[in-house]
Amino acid sequence: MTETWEKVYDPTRVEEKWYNVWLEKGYFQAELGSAKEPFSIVIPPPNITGSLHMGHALNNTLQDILVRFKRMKGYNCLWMPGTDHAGIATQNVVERELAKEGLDRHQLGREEFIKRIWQWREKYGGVIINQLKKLGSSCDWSRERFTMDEGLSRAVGEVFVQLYEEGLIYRGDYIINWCPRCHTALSDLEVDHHEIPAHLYHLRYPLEKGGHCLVVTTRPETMMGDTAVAVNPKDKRYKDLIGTYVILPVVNRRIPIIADAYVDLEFGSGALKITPAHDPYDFEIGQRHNLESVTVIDGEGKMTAEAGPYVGMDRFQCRERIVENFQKDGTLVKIEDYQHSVGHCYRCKTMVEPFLSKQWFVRTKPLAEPALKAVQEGRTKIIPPMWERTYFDWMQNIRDWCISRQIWWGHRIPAWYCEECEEVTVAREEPKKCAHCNSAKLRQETDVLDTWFSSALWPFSTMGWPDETEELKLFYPTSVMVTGFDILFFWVARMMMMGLKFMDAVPFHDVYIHALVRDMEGQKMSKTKGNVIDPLVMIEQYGTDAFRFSLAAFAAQGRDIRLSEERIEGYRNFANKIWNAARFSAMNLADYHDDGKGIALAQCSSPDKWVLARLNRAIAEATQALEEYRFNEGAQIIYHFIWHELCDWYLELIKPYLYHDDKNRRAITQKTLVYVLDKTLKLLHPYMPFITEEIWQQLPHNGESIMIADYPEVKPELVDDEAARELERIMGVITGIRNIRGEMGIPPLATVDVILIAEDEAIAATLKDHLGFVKDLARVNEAEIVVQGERPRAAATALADGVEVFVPLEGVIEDPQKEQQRLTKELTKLLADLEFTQKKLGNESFLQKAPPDKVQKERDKLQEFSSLKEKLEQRLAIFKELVEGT
RNA sequence: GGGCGGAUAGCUCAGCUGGGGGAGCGUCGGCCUUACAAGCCGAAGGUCACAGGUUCAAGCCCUGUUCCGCCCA
Repeated sequence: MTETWEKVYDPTRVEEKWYNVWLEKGYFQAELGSAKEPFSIVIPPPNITGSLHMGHALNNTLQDILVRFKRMKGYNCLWMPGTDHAGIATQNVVERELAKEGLDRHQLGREEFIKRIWQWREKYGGVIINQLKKLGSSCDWSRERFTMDEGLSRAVGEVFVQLYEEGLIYRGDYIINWCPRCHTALSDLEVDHHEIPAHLYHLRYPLEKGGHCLVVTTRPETMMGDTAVAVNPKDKRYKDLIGTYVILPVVNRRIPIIADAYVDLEFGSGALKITPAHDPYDFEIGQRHNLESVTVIDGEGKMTAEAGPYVGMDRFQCRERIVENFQKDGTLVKIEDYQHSVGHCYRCKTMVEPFLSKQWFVRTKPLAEPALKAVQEGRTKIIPPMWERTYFDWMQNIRDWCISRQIWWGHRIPAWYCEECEEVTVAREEPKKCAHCNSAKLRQETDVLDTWFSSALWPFSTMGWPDETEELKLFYPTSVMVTGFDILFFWVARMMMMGLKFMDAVPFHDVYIHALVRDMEGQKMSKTKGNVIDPLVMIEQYGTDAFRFSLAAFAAQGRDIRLSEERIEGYRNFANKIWNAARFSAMNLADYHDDGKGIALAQCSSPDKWVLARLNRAIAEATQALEEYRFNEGAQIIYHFIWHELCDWYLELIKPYLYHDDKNRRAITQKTLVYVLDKTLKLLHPYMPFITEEIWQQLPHNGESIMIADYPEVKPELVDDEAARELERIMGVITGIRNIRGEMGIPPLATVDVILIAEDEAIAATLKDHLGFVKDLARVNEAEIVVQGERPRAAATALADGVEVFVPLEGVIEDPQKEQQRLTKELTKLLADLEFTQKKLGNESFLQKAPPDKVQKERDKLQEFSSLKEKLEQRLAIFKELVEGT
């Protein structure tokens, strides 16, 4: 205790210090040979291009709270950290860098470009990891993984080959979502749909046999790729046209009019132009009717030669031009305003182009079934359960997963094409010759895998799979996955599928889905909106502990979080409050020495007994809250205990014992104080790791760090509820006097005299025993305690449990009217209560049907209220006289 | 179109299995009382969105309506 206690807690001073100590001591590391029960979490790997945002902060704070809690509870904890290579995002970042040098990746070539990305990763990829450390995350950094590491890449290859061999991966020509800017295919999940204002164009297609047919479209620029016009078979208007042909304008192609039930009779003209190469539904219709596919837009979003005169034009420019031209030649009949949902690339926001191309897919149905069953059977529990339904819906309607990406950064697909027989060879290692014709002329697939393909293996690939490692044996399945609902499908669902497929066990027992952090207007935070609150700024301004505590306090299940800086400031104040409570304690513990014996409750003072009872309740409730992932409740319970019980009452009550009572009393008080602080700090440690360690180290303690100390447990032998209730009676008296003082405007420094009339001898005795507290905390000079005595006339009144409190007016209160008002207010409240209870007890059905204990409770209340009412009315009568007398 | 969530104090939100609605911030009044003014003491403030229903009893359960948000198609 040589350190000085500043008046105001300074977080920056201690945070780095303790984090380094923890690291050096190896406290974060999981043990392999341990007999302790394992607890494991794999981190949702942040993307290497990322920097810490509120989502990460919340996600990792919650994980750290759980891990620290479990570690203190005696579990062998593994919190596996790492990062994700984020194919498209990372490639985009490095390409932008190249662009600044006037280069593009094609000039560098694939190998050089990938080298550049690795260099970039060396330099910047660790940024977010360091930010996680600033948050206090107790990950086992010695095991940090990266999705492109050799080990993880081996897992990716293994999974790919196995799935391919089982026919669960296939390659084929399908229409996929294409981002013309990122120049790659995207999975369905990687497309964000936004409603945008657009137009419906009514086009007149000439019929071969003469006349016209009206088709309606939002995308006239694709018309050169039309290979049919479809109508609903039930549509009487077009009955006769089915089987005839139209002559497509611009390119003068002869295309059939076909019947397909997909066509909506009500929509537009009821005739739909079919462009199989540029619309997913049209593609399906095309397959059903064996239609040709004509690609008119290329991978750059530019018109192909098939577009005739529009070749080379950008797709949007083409739309304008074609509309202009059609307006002139009369092909365009009408333009209507129309609102519809259009897909955009989730990485770069470019409008996605449905694009027909050869891609690799995972056949998901056989994988989804076990994943669905695992949750239905409760082998994996989703918390809060409302997300289960979303999970079920998605799993039941799952579509095949496009896993190939036309970029360079990522796991290159382990497939080789034979230059001679054109067949595909899929292998774990680069094959020397074609598996089909033995030719040595092989070239590897240039596409890479979707980043989420490797993320899906994260729970076991990080633990060394496909090797049978000690880690897997010990820590798989993991205990819980903590993540936001936005990646429930992207990631959680796929981990479930892959985990069950390759480990034959669910990847995690629990999935805790937390909220999204929004700004105060409820908007999702985004850089473009400029409404981001930077977690690092918050940490700098308010300290990591206050920030973490805020996130936990906000993390109510099933709700979004609207972060307010005022709240963070409030919890900064809370940290300071704790600091000062500790400071006060330290000032009074200079001569403390631990006698090694536990607390003997019989020797304890009533404040000691009271605080021990409250502490144990807090321990029970806070523990339960964390067990059930109710972080906000845990935070709330601890906050309330520390501020409003420990600080507001206990520390105030024990001051006399610490300042000027006998040595023995002082020693017992010190022991209780040390005990309570120790348990309280431990209870708080998972939420506020730094300040708790700092204080704990400066106060008397056993052990080398709070983070590896035992988590508090309820000690029934330290709970005396009877004693606690007695003290609460005294608190009621103190509050009553304070209330009179406050309402009567008695200056805080002025003392008052009081008369306390106890209901019986026992209460009178309690009052006598605790009179010192009343005098100190309510600023009382003289106190008279009587049993059932004469009530003074000119005095303000407060009613506590079994005690009537009187504060004589003379010299203190000038205006009896004030007291009359105060009593009237009290009486009004009481009368409402009384009426409510009377009504309830007057209800025959209530008496008959309600459980007896509830009825009894009401009867007790009626008694209490009636007696209070009587007392208040008597007082009021006196004041009426006094007021009228003046 | 299908699904999910929300509507509670001026603001932001708690409220677990139905038994007289809480917190933080803000507001008002009084205090630099030797741990803390990032503090202390006291107070005010709510037809729990609306309309029905179940129940002895509904913020909580059921039905419908309105508004807001999200996901999927």
